Amino acid sequence: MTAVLDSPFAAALNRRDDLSDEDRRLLEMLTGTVRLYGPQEEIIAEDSTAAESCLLLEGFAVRVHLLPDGGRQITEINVAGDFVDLHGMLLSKLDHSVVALTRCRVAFYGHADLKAMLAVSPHLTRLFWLMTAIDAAIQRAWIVSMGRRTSEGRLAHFFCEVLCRLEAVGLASGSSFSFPVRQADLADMVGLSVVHVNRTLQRLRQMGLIVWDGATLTIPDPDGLRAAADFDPTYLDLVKRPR
Amino acid sequence: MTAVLDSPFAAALNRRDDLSDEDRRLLEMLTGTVRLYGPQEEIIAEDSTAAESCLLLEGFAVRVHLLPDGGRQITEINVAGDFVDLHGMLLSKLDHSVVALTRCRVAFYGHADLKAMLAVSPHLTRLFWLMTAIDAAIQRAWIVSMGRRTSEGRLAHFFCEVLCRLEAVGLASGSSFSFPVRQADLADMVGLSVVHVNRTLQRLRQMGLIVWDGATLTIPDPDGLRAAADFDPTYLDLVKRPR
DNA sequence: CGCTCGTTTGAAGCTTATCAAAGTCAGTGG
DNA sequence: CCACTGACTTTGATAAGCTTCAAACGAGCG
Repeated sequence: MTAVLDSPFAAALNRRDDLSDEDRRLLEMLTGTVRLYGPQEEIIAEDSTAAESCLLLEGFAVRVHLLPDGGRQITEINVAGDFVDLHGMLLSKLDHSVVALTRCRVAFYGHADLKAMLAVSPHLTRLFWLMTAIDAAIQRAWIVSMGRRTSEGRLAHFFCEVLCRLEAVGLASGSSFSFPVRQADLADMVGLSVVHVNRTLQRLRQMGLIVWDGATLTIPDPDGLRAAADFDPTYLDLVKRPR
Repeated sequence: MTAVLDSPFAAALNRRDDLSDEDRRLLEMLTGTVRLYGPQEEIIAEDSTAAESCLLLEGFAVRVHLLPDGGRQITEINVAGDFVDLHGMLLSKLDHSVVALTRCRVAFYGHADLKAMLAVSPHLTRLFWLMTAIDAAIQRAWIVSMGRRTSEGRLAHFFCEVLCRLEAVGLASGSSFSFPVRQADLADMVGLSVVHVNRTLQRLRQMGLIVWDGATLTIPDPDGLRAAADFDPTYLDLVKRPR
């Protein structure tokens, strides 16, 4: 009923390595609970020590860090197929909250169940670990963007990343995908003010690099955008090989 | 001879969870090679697909990302006890290089050996995985700094982080530690220009928050610096408990 | 001593933030 | 059908923060 194997997460794993019959059997036995969330709804509270981790089945969610002055920084965006807080199984306490950016469908799995499953499968363990390592690589790419890229570069790189991650789980149609997100949220992802994001988006539109009405994002010329963004998808490790 | 068990890495593990006799036995059997590096020397090349991962025994090293315009962004600093590129065991290709910031002593371990060791110990696996999860948490903290903190805040937070990480492996004497690093390197870590870092450092000195001659960094008033930095060490997960 | 590397200082200019207001659009109720 | 509302985008003006270029300064070294 919760069907990890049918989820885009299984697609993400399978994109990087073949799953053995034993792997599939173990994943099939894992059962969880599905919940729904609306935009801006909190999925996981900061400082939580929950006994379960959640897998995003549909929608976009973000990791949010609040600052004392009321500021907000988003440290990662999660797309369908992301095991959002898998690291919550290892860490004592989460240093951030997770918030739904759009309507989200989310499956929860108990840490005890996950640990039991992984304890008998070094291979699945490496694959799950790999997914958290890719998350870290994504975060490094964000650091590079925030530290050394122009506002255009940051947004362009971000859009390339999202497109690429959606393609990896088969959720982009052509170079276009559903992206019903506020500019204020974008601003908190790239570390700029809303006003500046607005102006930068206008420039990207003018250059013909993106088409976005606030609901669907289309990238007319992916190569052009990649060039403008200095985007190299290597860090997403989209290579199928034994691990 | 390479003695993982005597390294600050073992201290880092032990800081988070007790090591069983079996854990210790396994770690003891792991053998590697030690190499030395001077400042600015490359420890791991970008795009490398090395068959070994390295553990920093002494010194500071950084992950570096080069940009087409000649820019440079550092995405993480490693202190003694960090298993610098443990994630290299999982990823196909590293998206960054690792460079010695100071004189460094480094131990290398084969991926095959590491995998073999971890395959028989779910507990050690979780601990190694945990260390990469903490790395990711550190990166998130950097994203927050770069996105939403002032130049003072960024540097102050950075110094708090380094102090805290060194304390965690018992390498800070009081609130002071050896830190022979160039301002240009600092600039590439916090995403500012050298000139601006210079002026910001002067302000931090003026405020009595740091004392730094380029070789040894002293923090006269750790609480004051933490307050200025909005620093909360929770993300470093310095809690000892069964994992 | 002269050279190199790194820090410090100065000035000009660009990028980005902030504050404030106007414009757009979907939904709601009269 | 039209005013009204609330959420979001767009525009404008101004100020602050940061970068860049250029030069001076200081310490370590052959």
